[in-house]
Amino acid sequence: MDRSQLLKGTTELLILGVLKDGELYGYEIAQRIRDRSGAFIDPGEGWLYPALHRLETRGALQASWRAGRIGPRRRYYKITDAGLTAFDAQSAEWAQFARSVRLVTAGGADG
Amino acid sequence: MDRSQLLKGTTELLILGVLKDGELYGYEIAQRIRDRSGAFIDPGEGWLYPALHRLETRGALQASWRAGRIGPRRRYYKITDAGLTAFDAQSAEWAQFARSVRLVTAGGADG
DNA sequence: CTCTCTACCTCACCATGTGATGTAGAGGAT
DNA sequence: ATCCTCTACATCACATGGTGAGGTAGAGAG
Repeated sequence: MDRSQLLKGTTELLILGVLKDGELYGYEIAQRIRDRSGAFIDPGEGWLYPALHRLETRGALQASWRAGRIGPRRRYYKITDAGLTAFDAQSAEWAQFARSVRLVTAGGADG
Repeated sequence: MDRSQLLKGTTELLILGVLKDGELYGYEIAQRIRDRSGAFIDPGEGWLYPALHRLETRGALQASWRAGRIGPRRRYYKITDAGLTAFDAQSAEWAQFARSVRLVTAGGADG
């Protein structure tokens, strides 16, 4: 199994998960995910930015450009009410899926 | 999130998970997964058979044709030592990934 | 004026799950 | 006999979305 494939379907959950605790910009979101996961999940920019755009388009996130003191401008993302709702739904879905995997792989009688 | 995407990368783990408890044929594997997951995971034939072939090719499974009392012949799959090793590895990987998702989405200080 | 760091963005490619469709054997109904 | 249905295995076109590489741009250092 490519670990890579595991990410599919969880990237938006991860993003919403860090943004529900406060406004962050893209780069920072990546760092936060990496830190919280103990570096096990290392967000690639190839999926991070597209995912942020998807979420913004759907109204789960609200974004605004702001200048940092150094370096280029940053795009800050803030979770919306719709985003929080989406987070809850995806979180529940994930929990049930994870439970299912555990049940299937735990084996036989007392699974 | 399409729930569908969550399956990516876990299908082989699921298959190995049910086969480590005994020899089964394809259709039966699907039923077993569906049953154990409380019908939350409903294996599609479109991924089940290809995945079985992949696992067989890699030596994780050993297969043999056998006639059923009714209906068409069945292909029984048995997990090999390599398969058990793969199961352990994928299981551990999954556990760590699931833990990571939990850590990232659980939020702030006390993760 | 070039190098490097931060920060954002996009694209070709690839793995793989989805849904539809096909092949067959066996038993039951007409 | 013919058709239908259930079991059982298999394959294919298509869609999703992550991977890795490459590109743009601002700001400070040499």
